[in-house]
Amino acid sequence: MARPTLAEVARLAGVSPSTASLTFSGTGPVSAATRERVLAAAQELGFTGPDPLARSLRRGRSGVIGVVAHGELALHLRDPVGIRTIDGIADALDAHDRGMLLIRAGADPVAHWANVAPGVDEPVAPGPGLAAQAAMDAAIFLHGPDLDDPVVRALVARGVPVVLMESVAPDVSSVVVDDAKGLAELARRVRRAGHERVAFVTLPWSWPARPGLRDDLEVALGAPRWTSERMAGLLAGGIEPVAVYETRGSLVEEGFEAAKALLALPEPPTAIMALSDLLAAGVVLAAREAGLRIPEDLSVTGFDGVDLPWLAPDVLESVEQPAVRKGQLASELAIAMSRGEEPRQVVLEVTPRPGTTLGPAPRR
Amino acid sequence: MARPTLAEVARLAGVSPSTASLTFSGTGPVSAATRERVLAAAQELGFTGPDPLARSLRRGRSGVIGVVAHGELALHLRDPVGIRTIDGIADALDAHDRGMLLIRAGADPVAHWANVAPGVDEPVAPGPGLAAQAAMDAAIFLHGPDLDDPVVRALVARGVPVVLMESVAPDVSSVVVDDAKGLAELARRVRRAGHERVAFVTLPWSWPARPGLRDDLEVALGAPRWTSERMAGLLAGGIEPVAVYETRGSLVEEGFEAAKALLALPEPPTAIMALSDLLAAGVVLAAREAGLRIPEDLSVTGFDGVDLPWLAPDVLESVEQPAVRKGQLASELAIAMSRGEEPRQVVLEVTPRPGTTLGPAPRR
DNA sequence: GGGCTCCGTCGAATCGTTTCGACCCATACC
DNA sequence: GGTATGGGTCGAAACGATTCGACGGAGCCC
Repeated sequence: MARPTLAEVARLAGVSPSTASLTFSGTGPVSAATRERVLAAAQELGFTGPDPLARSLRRGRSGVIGVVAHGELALHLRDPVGIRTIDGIADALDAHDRGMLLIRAGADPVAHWANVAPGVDEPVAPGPGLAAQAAMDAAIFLHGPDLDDPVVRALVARGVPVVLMESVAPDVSSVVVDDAKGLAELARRVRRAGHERVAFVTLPWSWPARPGLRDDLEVALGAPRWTSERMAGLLAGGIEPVAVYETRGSLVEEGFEAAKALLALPEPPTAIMALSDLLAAGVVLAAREAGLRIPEDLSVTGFDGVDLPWLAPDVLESVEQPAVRKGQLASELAIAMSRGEEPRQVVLEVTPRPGTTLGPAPRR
Repeated sequence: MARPTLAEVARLAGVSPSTASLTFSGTGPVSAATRERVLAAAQELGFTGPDPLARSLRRGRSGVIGVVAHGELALHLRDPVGIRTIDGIADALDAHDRGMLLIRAGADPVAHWANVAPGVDEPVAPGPGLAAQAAMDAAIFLHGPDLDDPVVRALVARGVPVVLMESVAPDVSSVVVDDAKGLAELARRVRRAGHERVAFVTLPWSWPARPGLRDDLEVALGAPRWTSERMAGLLAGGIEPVAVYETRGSLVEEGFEAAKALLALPEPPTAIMALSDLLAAGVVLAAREAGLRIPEDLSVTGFDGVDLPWLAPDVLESVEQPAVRKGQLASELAIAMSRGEEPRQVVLEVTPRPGTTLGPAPRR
């Protein structure tokens, strides 16, 4: 048997559909007696509330906010920072009774960036797919695409308000973290500790990533924001790296490999600054394996400020990224825009997270 | 200016709304010339496709599958097995062009279980909240609630088909993993290696969890499925534990603490079997810290089969849980039910995952 | 040339609510 | 007693599409 409708309930209760509707939506005045009768009728018919689909159509909004993850959803979910961001998004959406529609878009942001880079002229251009189909009142992009991104474009064309993270553009809201500032500060701390031979372990800056020692720093500075910004911050902090290692991504194993390569240099660095905590953790593990004491023989810094209990007894010297706050803010911006408010840009600050892995430079 | 509607497009193209609709939905025959004209009109008006809300209402389905996480979403996302399950769900949903609506339900499954346990008679009963409001064609529950769960009940009442994981009930689909069988097999391997003093490190079995050594095993066997099943498996494998440590949850730190306690016993075990890989990893770290060689001095086993690169050079002797497959299956069951198919129950098998942490029992 | 088939197009009904203005009646006030 | 006031209820018009049966016309076969 079919689900009963509001109209049937109204009929059984002997009221008009309008009144029945008012009873359920809570808007408008309904006498207690009437409400009673309507609810009783609903109970009898097994009516559990107005059909969300019909309500959405009439109201013109679905109560759902899209959250778009480029590339592998897995990547975002495995990244501790990504998880905390999603937590934050979920928190704020919950608080406003909004649903969270998780969407995987085909394009990998790095791949996309590679496409617009000189020398590559055949964009992959995966179809916007679900993103263009599903009903949503606004969309949050988890990581850094710009207005050129096909999915972003599709949504904008549909008139769906968009919130970008780590990327700014006209007519959309965005929330970015001032990575550069935080890393500049961290770099200054490292310099103050007397380190002169400092190496970087970076996130990928080319596509496909070419893991290994690199010496074309200027390319990195043209890389996607999340790499170039952080690199620029380090340089702004006054550090001239003696070596730079590009990794495939923010993974412990990658940090491990990077450190092995860096420590095998003829003149190994006394400090290694990694662009993420996971990478830094890999560096620490590699250093331990090489029998180095931290921070007496080697200092290591990270970025993100995530909890890595399994790295005990070491705690990474790092920079705390306000990931949860970032997610909450994104949600709030999205909801605001879905109500017709104007787009806004918000910049968040990072804070130092002192650890045990930074010490004075060893005397050679 | 308002978004154009299909009707306006039709008018501009000089066709009826029905024809315009056919053009976009791809159903039914439309001549090439007509299609052309409609698309041109759409282009001109900036019409990007039929309104999803209206389409959903008419069609009677939203194209969205709800994925319900009890308790902290964070918990599921931080658990490597949970992530892989979600990956699997997303894979299959994508393949069928279904959206994934992530929902946090208030009730913690452990809390809920505690509520129905004897001695507690005041259920927390958090409102079904969003779960009862949002439009979805079916719902997947990530972890083990039964039909008594208020959220499950709300959805069933609404007529939304439900898929349960690690829990079976009439009239709903479910996919469960035969944990017990896998652990029994693992236990047999441990016995064959000659271990006679074996300790267990378990997931929580009470609420609130009382971390520490416990000796009331019979209570654990009445615990929620994901604890009791696994425990029962171990016992079925023929192991009589010399000690049992209950933890607060599947976390590295908890395994670490557990191992410290177990290794401090007057007669420490020669093998520790943990009910999850993360717990087992904590055990390994603690053993290392205590200067024990693995597996020469202590054997350790886990459960789940997740990748823990940072545990290198050790690889846990474990049992591989088909987490991704489980997720895919759940999606497929959900989609099938949303099409009106009957509920089904599926049982998945685990497979052994050999590692480096199980060796012959040391001769005392 | 007539009848039959099939393709392409159209009208009209429908999906289940919400919302807006109108309306009625009782109470309050002068 | 008559007129404002206002709470409670109702009718009817959207919201924007899909779908089903009907219909006209062109091609085909005998």
